Amino acid sequence: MREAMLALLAKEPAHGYELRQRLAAALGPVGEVLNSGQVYVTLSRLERAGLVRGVQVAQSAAPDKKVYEVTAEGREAVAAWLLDSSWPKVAPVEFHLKLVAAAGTGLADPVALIDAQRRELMRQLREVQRLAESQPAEDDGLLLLEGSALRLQADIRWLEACETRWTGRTR
Amino acid sequence: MREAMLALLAKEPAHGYELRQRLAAALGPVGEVLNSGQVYVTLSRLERAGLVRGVQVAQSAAPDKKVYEVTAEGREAVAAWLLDSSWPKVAPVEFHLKLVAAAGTGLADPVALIDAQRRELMRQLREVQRLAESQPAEDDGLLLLEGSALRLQADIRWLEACETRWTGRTR
DNA sequence: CGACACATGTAACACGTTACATGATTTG
DNA sequence: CAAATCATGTAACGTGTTACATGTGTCG
Repeated sequence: MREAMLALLAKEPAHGYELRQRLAAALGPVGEVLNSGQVYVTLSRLERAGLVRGVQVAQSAAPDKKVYEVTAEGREAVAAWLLDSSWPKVAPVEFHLKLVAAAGTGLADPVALIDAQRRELMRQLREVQRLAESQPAEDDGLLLLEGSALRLQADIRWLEACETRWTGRTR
Repeated sequence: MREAMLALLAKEPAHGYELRQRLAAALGPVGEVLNSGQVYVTLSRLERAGLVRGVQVAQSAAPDKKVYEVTAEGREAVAAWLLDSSWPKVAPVEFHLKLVAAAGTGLADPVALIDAQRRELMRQLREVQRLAESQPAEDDGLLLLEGSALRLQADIRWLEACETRWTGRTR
């Protein structure tokens, strides 16, 4: 969030509301989660960090708005972010721990968990594919939906592997 | 972390250090990131929330240890966690925003970013596969490594899709 | 004696989430 | 006039990260 907002401001200064819209546009259907409060919180934190500068702009026929622009330091931070090719750890740790916990505590049946989870992922996959169809083909959001779909498919295949491993050894 | 620790305690009470080891054992090579301080922080937060109860145990030939056990409320929380089949949003949002930002600001070339990212993911994939080979076949950690590998492969395929989309339209 | 495993914590900070709070303008 | 959209924020909270701080027991 932080770096992404900074990067959008590096392209062009904006006020909070506008920034939120640009972010939503860049993300497409995936970006509908965005919380409005978070934008302003993040902007003030960025300002405190000296990466952006906010300028109050009076408007005659509307309430005032506050336009933010990146500082030189902020621009450096964006460049550094772009060059950083680290990738967040992607192991499905949480679900794996659920399986271990289910088997260990007897509070649930691991295989039942796997089945329920697969149903949920299939549902999500269908949802993503539905959104992809109703999306303009040249849109950036489409690419992101494709990324979601590929990951969901990978996770579903992983659940298959889990099932063969956990079937038969339910204690 | 929070729920996972709680679930492990539901299986069997433990003190912080031991819990950390059990967590590491359940995760295998993936779990090597675990921060020791976090365990104690989380335990005290769980206690404050009334989900676990800590009992000081004096040891003759060693420093005291503090054993935690789940409360009834804690056990309910574990059961609820196991039944919850929500799945964290999996879209590769951050990298997508980097591409948009790179193209928008001119601070980097999108296609170069994709290439660098793919090299990094291939490196991670090789690393995961190397770890999988040196892992006992019946180990739980192996399954988790497989999950990582599948996701990494999905991400690499997504990067291919990104490349065909972004090639040629570098402004 | 030194290194390593055992064992426990705290303080400060960063980030995201939720919920609350406020008000103007436009449009049906 | 009511509802949607424009527009901005704050307060409290939960969680994770980093870094620091402090020992004891054992084994080579």
